[in-house]
Amino acid sequence: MGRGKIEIKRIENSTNRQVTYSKRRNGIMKKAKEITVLCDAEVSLVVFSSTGKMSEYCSPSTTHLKGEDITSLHHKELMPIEEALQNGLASYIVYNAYKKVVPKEIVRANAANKQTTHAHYRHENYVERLLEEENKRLSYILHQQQLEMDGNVREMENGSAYNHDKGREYPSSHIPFGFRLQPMQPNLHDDK
Amino acid sequence: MGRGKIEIKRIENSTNRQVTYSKRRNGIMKKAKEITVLCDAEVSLVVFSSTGKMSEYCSPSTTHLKGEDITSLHHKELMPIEEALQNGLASYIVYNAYKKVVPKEIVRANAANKQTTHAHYRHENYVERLLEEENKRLSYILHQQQLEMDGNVREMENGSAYNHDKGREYPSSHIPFGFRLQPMQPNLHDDK
DNA sequence: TTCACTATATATAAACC
DNA sequence: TGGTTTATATATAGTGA
Repeated sequence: MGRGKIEIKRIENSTNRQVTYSKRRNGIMKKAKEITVLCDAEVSLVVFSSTGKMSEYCSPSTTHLKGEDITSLHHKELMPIEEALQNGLASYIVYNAYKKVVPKEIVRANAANKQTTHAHYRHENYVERLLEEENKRLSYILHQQQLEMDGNVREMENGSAYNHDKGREYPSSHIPFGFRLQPMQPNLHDDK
Repeated sequence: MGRGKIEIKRIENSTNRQVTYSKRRNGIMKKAKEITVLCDAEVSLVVFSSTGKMSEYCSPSTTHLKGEDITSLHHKELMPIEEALQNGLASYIVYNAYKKVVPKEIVRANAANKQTTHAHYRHENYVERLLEEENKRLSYILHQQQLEMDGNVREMENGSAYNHDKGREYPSSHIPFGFRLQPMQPNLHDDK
């Protein structure tokens, strides 16, 4: 599309690459805006230059959410989000967040020549993991407390109030039903 | 770019709009791939037609994550993600997920003619809300347990084992330091 | 929807500032 | 990097199948 034809392969000259990037980024952004307007489409476009600079375009929303909080949506409308979050879509999306926020220098310093397709599928569990960590933390506190509680009870029974024995397992049968831990999988549906 | 020049405004003829959408979607996808290759850039592109059909392009990852789990990243590299998650970027991203997963018919049925820019900023707290709910649930269990524990202790002290008084506040000074609840904000940094 | 066919509008490579 | 300019390569509107 210019004075000469170019092959679609990495532009080795770094200056040229940057210049071309700039021009084409503007071009693609313009196209994104145009298709949005012409075709009543919705577009989300995020581009990173090889130096790590981000540009993005997100088409204006055309939903009924104007002036409202998402929390005012009917449950029916939120379910797909929640299901998606539970089914790992969130992690794909967090991967995109990752691309947005991790300074490119760090990533590229490690990139060398490794080229990978679909590496992001590896990240599928990331959100779940983060939530799991938080759950673990709370669970730990709960567990400690259960030990403490059990300790107190036994101490009371034994008449010795301060001989805490935190090392042993707490038999699950001793935990009142209401206090049992939920499975580790975060349950985003509950307690609405 | 064709036989005639067109204004950049919504194409009213529905068939034309669809045809133009198809062509331009292909065009923009091609451009996305080209800039990826030519300029060593990273691109994430999601497009919805006005009928709700989604197309997307995501450039192959060129990071060191090949064959590795994101959990193997150094903490230094994960921090920006975690900060972003805490700072509400996640919710912007969940908004994009929302656009991906909510059946367009539902959204459009409600859309009427309301046009909104930046409605998605309203969604900023959605992820935080979900996490908060989960925390609340766990916190509730903790609280109940603290009551139970306190009850047991007092019951032991009083010699009456089954007179649970769950209604009153648990004085925070009674809670051993290690068992105090963390603030409601999910702490995604801890316990790595 | 998708395919093909052009004529034309646009994007952009190369060049220089 | 960001603006020019200009020649050329591409994208695509309009049309028909």
